[in-house]
Amino acid sequence: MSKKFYITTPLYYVNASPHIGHSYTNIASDALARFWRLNDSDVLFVTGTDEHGQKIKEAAEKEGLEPEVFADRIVPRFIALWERLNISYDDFIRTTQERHIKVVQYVLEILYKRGDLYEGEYSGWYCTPCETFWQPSQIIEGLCPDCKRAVEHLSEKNYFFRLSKYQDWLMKYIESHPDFILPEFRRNEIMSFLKNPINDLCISRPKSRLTWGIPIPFSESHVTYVWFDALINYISVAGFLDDPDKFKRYWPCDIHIIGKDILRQHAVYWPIILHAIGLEPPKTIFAHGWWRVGEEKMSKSKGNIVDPLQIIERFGVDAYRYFLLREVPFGLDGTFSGEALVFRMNSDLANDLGNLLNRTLVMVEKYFSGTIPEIDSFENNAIKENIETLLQKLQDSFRKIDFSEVLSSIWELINKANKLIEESAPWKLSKENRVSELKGLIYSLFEVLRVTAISIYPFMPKTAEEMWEQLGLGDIKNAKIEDIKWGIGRPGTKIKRGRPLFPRIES
RNA sequence: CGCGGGGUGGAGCAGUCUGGUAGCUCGUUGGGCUCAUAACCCAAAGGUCGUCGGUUCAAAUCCGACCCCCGCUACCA
Repeated sequence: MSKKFYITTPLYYVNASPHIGHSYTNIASDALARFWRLNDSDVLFVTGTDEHGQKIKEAAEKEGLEPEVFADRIVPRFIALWERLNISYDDFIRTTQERHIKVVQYVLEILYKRGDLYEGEYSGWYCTPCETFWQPSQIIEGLCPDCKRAVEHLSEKNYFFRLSKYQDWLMKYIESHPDFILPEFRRNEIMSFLKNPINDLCISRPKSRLTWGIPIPFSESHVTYVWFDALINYISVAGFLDDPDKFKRYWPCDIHIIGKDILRQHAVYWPIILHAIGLEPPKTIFAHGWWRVGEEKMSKSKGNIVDPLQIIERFGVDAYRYFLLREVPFGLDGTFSGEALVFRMNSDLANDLGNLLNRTLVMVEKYFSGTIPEIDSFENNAIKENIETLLQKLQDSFRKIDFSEVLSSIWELINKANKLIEESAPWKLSKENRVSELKGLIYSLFEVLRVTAISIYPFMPKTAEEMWEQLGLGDIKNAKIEDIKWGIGRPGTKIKRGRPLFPRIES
């Protein structure tokens, strides 16, 4: 079989329902996964949930539930959203699954035996009611910044992972692997963080404070710190212990797609853990930006959380997927608003793309009774050239993980086609009975729409399918990336015009 | 305080490394067309490129100072 491509999303913490940010990460990952499948790669695309730790315990207690039961209630909401959004994941991992727990414990034992874990004292300012440690700088006059009660200086025995031992190795690794952390400015941030000595990572929590976690195999009285637990999912789901052949095939991971808020865990802790147990780091960690709502950061206290389900209900799945990946260069922050979405939907999807399909199919019916004509001369060379260079452009942009650039290239072609209709004036050609020119135009438009359907498939799978059907091409599953090329479309194809792809939304 | 990114027509951005007519998308205004989801196409108006100073025949682009915005700064997923 062909080349493999292993892609992951973060494991989402199940202390609350999914929001626009979660959906963004998974939609982006899905577009990449679909693109590489189209390229005939053997793709492993994984998402899942992170279910241990303090916050989950608290959230469960609020509802009067055991953490397990609480997680079992939240997880289906994530799964339902992924189904709704057409996220084509191959596996879904939960950190409470046996296949994961045993890997975490195995890794802990290796590190312990190697001497990379040691017992130490963790001390700091602790607020008992909030069950939280605070930094000295966060404390306001000896009071907890959260509940305003007195904090106490606490010292407890914990296990630490010798991060510091591997700091030099990591810096050299990052320096010699320019694509390891993307975008580049995030890489610089991590490098500047690493210029100072880093502390060892506390990877345990005493059971006296927290029992909802993976037990540490060599200590009766500790569970594993959630981040240490969660990161390891990326190898457990790839079969690290269960299926060595599978693991050998897919590791190292090709790309971890994450939000900028969890960059350090992925770009510092994770590669060091892997290196310490003798595994290669992932090839790329890509940290994307955040969506603001209006001028504000999305937050529960402001009550401006955007629920993806509501948006989809109103505008459709594909318009939502398109908007998120088109509106903002991947990596930067963006602003979400219903108005901006409607705007993009009307102009790009309804006016440019949907209308191009519709007007073309109407012409095929009107001038050639629904059958794509034979072409007898290649007069529309401009379009032909555009189609010939498209595939290369798409591949280059996808390799850079630049979704908005991919979409720009596709829309360049769509706009060219709309222009071509205007210049050729088919209504005139028809009246003057210039059949040869008319055939050339219609065939060219057919080719544009055919390659467009394949190209937008990673972003808008349902729309691509529907276009494909309306073009009379059957099942888009049979399409290949190499079909993004002039001349593959067969004259004689019977088109099946259907409803417009995207209705205009009038405000 | 430190390190990093940024301030370009109404909005959002490119251009700055490799000085030399300031470009793109949207919006606005005018026109064209009728195959189409009042969609599509063409044209025009609109910017002293954060401020001050310097280098140069020439600076958005190089140098210096300053103002403003944003990000990072360790056990919270």
